[in-house]
Amino acid sequence: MHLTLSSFTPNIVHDIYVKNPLQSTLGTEILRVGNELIAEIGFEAFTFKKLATQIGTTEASVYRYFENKHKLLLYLTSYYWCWVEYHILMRNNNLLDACRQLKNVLEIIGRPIKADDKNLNQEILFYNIINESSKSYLVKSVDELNKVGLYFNYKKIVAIISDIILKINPDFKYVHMLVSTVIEGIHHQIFFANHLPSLTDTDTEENYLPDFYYHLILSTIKND
Amino acid sequence: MHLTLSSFTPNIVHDIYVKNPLQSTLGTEILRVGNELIAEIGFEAFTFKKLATQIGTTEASVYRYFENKHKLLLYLTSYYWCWVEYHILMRNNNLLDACRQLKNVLEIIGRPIKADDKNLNQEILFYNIINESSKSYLVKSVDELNKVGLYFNYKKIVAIISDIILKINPDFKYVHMLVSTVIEGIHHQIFFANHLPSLTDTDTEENYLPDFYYHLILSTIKND
DNA sequence: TATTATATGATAGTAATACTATTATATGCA
DNA sequence: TGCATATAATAGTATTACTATCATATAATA
Repeated sequence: MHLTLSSFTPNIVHDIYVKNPLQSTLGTEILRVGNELIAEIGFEAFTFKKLATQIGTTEASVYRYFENKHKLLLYLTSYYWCWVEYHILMRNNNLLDACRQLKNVLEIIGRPIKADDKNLNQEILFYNIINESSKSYLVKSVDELNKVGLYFNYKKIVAIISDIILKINPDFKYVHMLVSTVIEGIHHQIFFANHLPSLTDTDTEENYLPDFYYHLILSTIKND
Repeated sequence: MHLTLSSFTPNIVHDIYVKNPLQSTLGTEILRVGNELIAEIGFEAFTFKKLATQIGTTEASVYRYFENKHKLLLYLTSYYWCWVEYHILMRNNNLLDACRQLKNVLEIIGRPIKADDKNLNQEILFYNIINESSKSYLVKSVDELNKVGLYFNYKKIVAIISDIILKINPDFKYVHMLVSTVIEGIHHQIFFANHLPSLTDTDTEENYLPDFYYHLILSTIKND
């Protein structure tokens, strides 16, 4: 299902950027080419110098949008979680069955966002989420960044999914733990399937990942 | 329970290091101080220059042991997984009950290795595993490194735990997926509890993490 | 229309990083 | 005694991760 997206604007906290990249041509180029270049050479080898050269601008200009490459990564991951949230709301709107809602969520998280986004290539963004997004919080500055709300979009997704699960079993005590385990799990399994296959069980079925985690969640929250 | 450790020697594949750090005083200093310094300033800010200065040696000498800091991180994580393997074998030796074996494993993974290791401070090593170990595989070179066996020790742990679970239910199809989800899950939850508490459910019970994942595994593999 | 604010470009510079190379010295073993 | 090996001392290079300054172009505003 494709959506018309004129309505989508990501809700990203200001402290992530110096200057809003979505309000200028150069800004959107930084996002678009940044996304591609990180995917191509990896976050460690990625530099603002290389990015500037590819865009045809200068390093100094890139620094006017983002303090450093880590903040750009944070922006990209936040942008991704905004899309996830948007899709969850779209697909679960008017749905009463919480189990169906949960299934939808797992499918959304398990593959690239299906949308014609004018700013970012969503296939590439998903690739970066799998490969690089953990690095957005596995840093010494995590507490400082968290204090000013830079992980807001991720935390919101965990809250939304937790609420769905609590509709299935309101008494389950460890929802947040379960949800963050599953989100990280899905993304990690995709990485393992591609690179360290003995850590997973690749399967020909299209939907095996969402199905596996759906089963895992339902079994875990069941009272017995 | 403390063990006498004269018997422990890590089984780490040669390609991780240039020169075996356990065969010289400088080598063990690199491991010991490297472990501490990574924990102190974080892997991104950590450099061989700083490490050399703290040890009182030169950058060039550190490079004789490890090609780069990423290989040192890989060494430290492999060292950790060797200890985990050793402890699993010790504690599960002569145990027939697979459920009891599984519980032991989850407890071992959920806290620092309890051992007087003469080379590395295990509390600090565990801290680094939580905060940095994902970075040992989330790199562009993962396939290349995997080809020469640099993830051997991690993969072996997943295989060992998978075998235990298969003793409980030999028909379960997704053991490796479940096991790597749980291992990553436990370590991530510790990180979240410390830094992003809304992504987890901290609890006063001492053993809530291993208990939660024990329940999760048992529920998931149950036939119904 | 003139004024001014804002965005970008062009250029330069600096301290630190991630190495490599060379030469000298010390220690251990045959 | 000679030889191999390990480390120290020193130097050097390209790249990274920024910061600063000044010029120019464009847009908004008075």
